[in-house]
Amino acid sequence: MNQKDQVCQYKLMASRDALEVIQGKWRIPIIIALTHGTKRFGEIQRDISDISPKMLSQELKALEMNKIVKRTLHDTMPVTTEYSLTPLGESMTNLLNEILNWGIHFREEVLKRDN
Amino acid sequence: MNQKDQVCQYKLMASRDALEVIQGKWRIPIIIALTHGTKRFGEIQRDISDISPKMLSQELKALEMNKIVKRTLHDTMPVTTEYSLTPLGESMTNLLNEILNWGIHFREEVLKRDN
DNA sequence: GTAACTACTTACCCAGAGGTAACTACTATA
DNA sequence: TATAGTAGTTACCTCTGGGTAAGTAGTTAC
Repeated sequence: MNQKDQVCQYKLMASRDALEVIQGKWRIPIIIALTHGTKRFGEIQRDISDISPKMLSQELKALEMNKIVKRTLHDTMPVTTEYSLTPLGESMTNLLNEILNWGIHFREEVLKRDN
Repeated sequence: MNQKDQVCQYKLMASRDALEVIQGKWRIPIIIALTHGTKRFGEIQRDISDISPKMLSQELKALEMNKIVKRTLHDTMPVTTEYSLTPLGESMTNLLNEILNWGIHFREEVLKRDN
């Protein structure tokens, strides 16, 4: 295996680590919603209008386990729950921006072609 | 809907466009393999050692349809096929780099925590 | 008392993502 | 003649991501 191949293997490994965390239909949208500040369950659900409570609950738990999202219970009446990004979650800012930029670029390219 | 919400909705839309293209276990790895230059079917399969020919064939077709990858047939004996990135595929460089950077960062954070 | 809002959980179902194995068709080499 | 390498295709199976619908438990407002 030459050096170029080794670099490629290293990159493939790193991409798998990242993909494991961001894989799925809802995780990136949830993280994006939380970059706009701390939010409650219902607020995220309203932002991402077509997510079901089941999926939101499930994906928030997974993100919490990966230390991307922090869940805070407030001892108010009634009890409220707040979700926010951890420092690790906030470290995804550049990644999220590139996803957005490329998404916009891709849409423009597709429209150009179709007209 | 206030301005902050509108920005959030726009971002969510853009992320969905991008996610539709990069979703799945194999697409990002395939694109990464091709950033190291034009490759043949068997070469990609050797780089990504645990992909089956079925999945590689299927995902290459999808990427070709989205104009991320170009397929070139060479009229040699025997016939060889080469895959390379299109300009649109090459425009993913920044996105791929951020995925890699964050993947490395994430792995470091996880290791820190586990020790 | 009843409706509505908070934040979920549980049960059930299905399409499709992905895996495995075998097969095709052609060429080159021993 | 047979084995190996080129580039896939096809059939079949399994598992799980995600959807739907309904239920839970507490509080507040009418």
